[in-house]
Amino acid sequence: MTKAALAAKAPEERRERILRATIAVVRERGFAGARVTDIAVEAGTSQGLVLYHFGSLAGAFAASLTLLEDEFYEELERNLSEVVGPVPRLRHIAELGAGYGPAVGDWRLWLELWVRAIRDDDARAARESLDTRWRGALRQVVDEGLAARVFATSDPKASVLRLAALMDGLAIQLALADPGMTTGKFTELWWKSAVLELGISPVNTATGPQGGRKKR
Amino acid sequence: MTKAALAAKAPEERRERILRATIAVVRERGFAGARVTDIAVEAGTSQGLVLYHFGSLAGAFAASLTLLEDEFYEELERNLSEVVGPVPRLRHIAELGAGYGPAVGDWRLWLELWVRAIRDDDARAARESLDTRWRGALRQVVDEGLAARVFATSDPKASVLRLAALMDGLAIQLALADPGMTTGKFTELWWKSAVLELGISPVNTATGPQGGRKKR
DNA sequence: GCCTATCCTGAATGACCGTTCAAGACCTCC
DNA sequence: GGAGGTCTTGAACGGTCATTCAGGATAGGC
Repeated sequence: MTKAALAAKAPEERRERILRATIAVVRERGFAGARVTDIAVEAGTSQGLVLYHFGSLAGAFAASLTLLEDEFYEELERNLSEVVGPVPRLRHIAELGAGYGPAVGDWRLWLELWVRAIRDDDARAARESLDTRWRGALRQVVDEGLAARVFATSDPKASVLRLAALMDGLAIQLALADPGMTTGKFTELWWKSAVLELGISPVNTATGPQGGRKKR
Repeated sequence: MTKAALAAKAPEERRERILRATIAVVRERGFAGARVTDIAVEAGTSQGLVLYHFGSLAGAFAASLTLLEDEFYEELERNLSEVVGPVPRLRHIAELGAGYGPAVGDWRLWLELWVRAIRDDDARAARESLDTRWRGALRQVVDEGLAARVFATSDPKASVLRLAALMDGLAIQLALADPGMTTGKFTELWWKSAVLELGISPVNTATGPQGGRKKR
C-alpha cells in the first residue's frame, strides 16, 4: 500500500508543481507574458497537462492564486511568531517588507496581482483577502502594543491602514528599483513612520531589551 | 494661407488624436489588452495610420507616455497654482490625490504604468520622471512650509518620500475599490499623516484663514 | 492478468492580431 | 496645374498562441 499511496499522490504532486511553475512564470514575465508553454516547461510537463488540470490558462492563474494565498498566510504566521513583544515585532515587520529573500521579485508579483485585480475577479478576491489578512496581522501587533502601553494612537484602524499603505507605496519604488531606494531605506523609512504614527517613545525604539529577534 | 496652415496641421492633429486614443484604451483595457484596432477605432482612423506614425504598437505606447508626462506636468502646475500658502496647498494635494475627476481611472492607469515599468524601459523612464516631478512639487510645498515655520521636520527629503509613497499605497486601494476605501477616506488618511509627519499644529490645520482654496 | 477510469502527451487546429504593403488621396511648391 | 512628397487606408500575410483531440500510458479494482 505504501507504493500505492505514493503513486496515488503523483497526479496531485504534478498539479501542485504546475501551480508553483505558474507563479514562477508570472513572477518572471508577468500575467501578460506568461504562456502555457512556459508553465509546462517550468513544471517539466506538457502543455496538455496544464489544460487538463485547470481547463485554461486563466484557470491555472486562478488556481495558483489560492496557493499563493495559502503560502502567504503560512509564511506570515511563521515570520511573526519568530519574535515576541510588540516593538520588536513591529520592527520585524519593517524588515520583512524589505525582505531578506527575493523581495523585489515578490513585490513585482504583488504589482502584477494589483493590475490583474483591476479586471479579473479571482485576482481581485485574492488580493483583497491577502490584504485583509496582512492588515489583520498588523492590527494585532498594534493592539498588543496598545495593551502594553508602548504604542499610542487614537485610531488604530486608521493607523494600520496608513502603515500598510505606506509599505505598499514604498514597495513600488523597491520593485521598480527607483534610484535611491534600497531595502535599507525601505526599512528605515517605514520604521520611522511607524514610530511617529504609534507614538513609540525613543526609549522603546531600540530592539534589544524587551524581546528582540531570535536570529537572522 | 489660413486654409493651408489649418490643413498642414491636420496630420499633426491626427497624430495627437491617436496618442490620446492610446491612453484612453490603455486606461480602459490596460497595456496588455490594448489592440491596434482598439486605438484606431477610438481615434477614428485606420490601423495603418497608427503604425505609420509610430512604427509599432509599442511605439505608440512609448509616444503616448510622453504626452502623458506633458499633461501631468501641466495639470500639476495648474493645480498647485490654484492655491496659496503651504498648509492650504498641502491640503489641496491631499484632495487632488483623491481627485475630483476620474481619479480612480487615473490611478488605474498609474498601476498599469508601474507594471509596464518592470519590463519596458520607456515606461520605466516615464514613471521615474513623473514620480520625480511629483515628489519635487511636494518638496517645494514642504520647503515653503518649513520656511514659514508652519511645518517642522528633521528630514524633509524622507518626509516627502514617505508622503508620496503613502499616497501611492492608498491609491492602490482606491484604484481597486477596496471595501472601505473612498475618496473621502483617502484624503483624510493622507492628510492626517501629513499633519503628523510635518508637525502641523492644530491651529494651522484649518484651511480657511491664511489663504485657502480659490474655489471648486 | 484484464478493464476502466484517470492521467498524460504533443501534434493539429484555428483564432487573433501586429505588421506589411500596394494603392490612392491630399498638399505643397514650383 | 502637375510632380513629388506626405498621409491614409484596409486588405492580405504570417506568426504566435490557447485550446482541442486522438491516442497512449498507468494503476487500482475485479
